[in-house]
Amino acid sequence: MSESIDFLYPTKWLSKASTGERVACELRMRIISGIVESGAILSENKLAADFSVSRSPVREALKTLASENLIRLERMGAVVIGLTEKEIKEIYDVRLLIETFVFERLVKMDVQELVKELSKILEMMKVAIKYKDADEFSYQDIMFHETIIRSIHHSYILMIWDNLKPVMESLILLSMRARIKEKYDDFTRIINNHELYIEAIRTKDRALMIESLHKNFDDVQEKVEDLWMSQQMLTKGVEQQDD
Amino acid sequence: MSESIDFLYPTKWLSKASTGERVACELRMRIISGIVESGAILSENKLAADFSVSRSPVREALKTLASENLIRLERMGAVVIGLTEKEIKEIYDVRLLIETFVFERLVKMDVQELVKELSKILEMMKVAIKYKDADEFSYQDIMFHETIIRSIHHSYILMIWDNLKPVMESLILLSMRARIKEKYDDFTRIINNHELYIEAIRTKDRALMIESLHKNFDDVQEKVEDLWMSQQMLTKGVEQQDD
DNA sequence: TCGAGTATACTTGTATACAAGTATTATAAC
DNA sequence: GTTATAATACTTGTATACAAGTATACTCGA
Repeated sequence: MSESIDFLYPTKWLSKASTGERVACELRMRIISGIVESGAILSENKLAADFSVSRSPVREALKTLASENLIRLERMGAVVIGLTEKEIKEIYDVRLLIETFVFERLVKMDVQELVKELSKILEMMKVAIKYKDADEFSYQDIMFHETIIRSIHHSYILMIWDNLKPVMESLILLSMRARIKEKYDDFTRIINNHELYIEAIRTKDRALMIESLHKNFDDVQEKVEDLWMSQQMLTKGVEQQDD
Repeated sequence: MSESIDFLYPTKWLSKASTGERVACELRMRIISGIVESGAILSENKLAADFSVSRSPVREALKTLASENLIRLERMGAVVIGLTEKEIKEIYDVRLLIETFVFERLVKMDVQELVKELSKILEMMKVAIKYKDADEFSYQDIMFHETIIRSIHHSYILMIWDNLKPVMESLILLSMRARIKEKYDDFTRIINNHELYIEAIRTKDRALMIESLHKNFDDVQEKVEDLWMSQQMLTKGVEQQDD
């Protein structure tokens, strides 16, 4: 009956992951990509059957996804919330909030090591573009921001990031995959923005940092559009599922 | 052997809670109160035996506590992180961050209903003080801030609060219990701060809101000191546990 | 044809069983 | 006494079993 859907999450990122994490990552991708639609009701038994695992890792995954605000655990079944434009805007509200906070801490710190680290990541991003590796690019993009956030050693800001990260990761993955084939110069612009960000950190230039953040977020709207595009693509390529 | 420790978390708040939640709430209180010390290693089997439940709800509880940054899940055993003064400062960093964000949204909204709701909660707090009910007071205090945060309907800000709330709740519970017997006028000051907060929201007075927030956070230092006090009290009242 | 009540099938939450892996301890060899 | 190896006891992760509760659907009655 239901077609076997290809795995969306990069399997090589899951080498050390438990079954529960695998289910969470894959299910997250399916929700964010729109394969699993908002409002759908997920049953533990059904998911366990779909992924050919027991209910234990499925339960674990559902709890994770609930804490990421992607589903809502109810009496009977988990209701998919998914990401509408509203949610994506909200995510970027929070990113703006925490990255601004982080920057305020950074201006009081020695950022030499951080700048070096970020430059390394940036070069890796360039290599990823050169070889049109969207997944690797996404990984480094996430890593870039995580490195900045980690550098201030603030466990509760990091906690927020830890909750946001998986969703961001999926979002960026899907967006980059949709863009890497054609919109080549999008990536050079992203690189430029990140270079600006590094420069802002190095010179501790608040205004520049805000500017680069906003440029970064101006991309968001496009990212979102790309996401809807990729949702269209994906859902068109999949047969209507019977239940 | 190990003494049977009284339950710290109000049992009547757990009427509809699952076993997993009960374990999480109680364990959280024990960690924050200092009964379970930082650095301690928790084993699922041991906890299950202590609470006379199976490993399933214990696993669930540990995952919850890990997402709240109270423990760190490692290969063998969960390491207790707990709350030092550093963590508590960080928690209030985040509260300041999100409550400021919320206020910026509030100034663009109709706050009439909210103000009414907050006034009601404030009256309940007064009653709780009158009858020296520290638990009820704590509940309403938490509810006060949650009501404000919920009012802007921002799911990802709410997500941050949801992660912070249980820790805040435990912290406030312990602090209020330690203070309600003697430091009576502390509570009238808290009430005054909250009245100021409501007034700031009603008049959309940014400066007043910042002032009341800061007054609120000036109390933090005392709260923390009270927490250490109560940790002393509790640990002195408990025999050294053999392992 | 419509409504009430019961039976059935499916839901989650918890307990238990099992497997794979890790640390520790004891033992043996040098 | 020290080191290396092996055995043991404990760890987590996953699967399965069971119990309690809920929604659905069907049957019986009017």
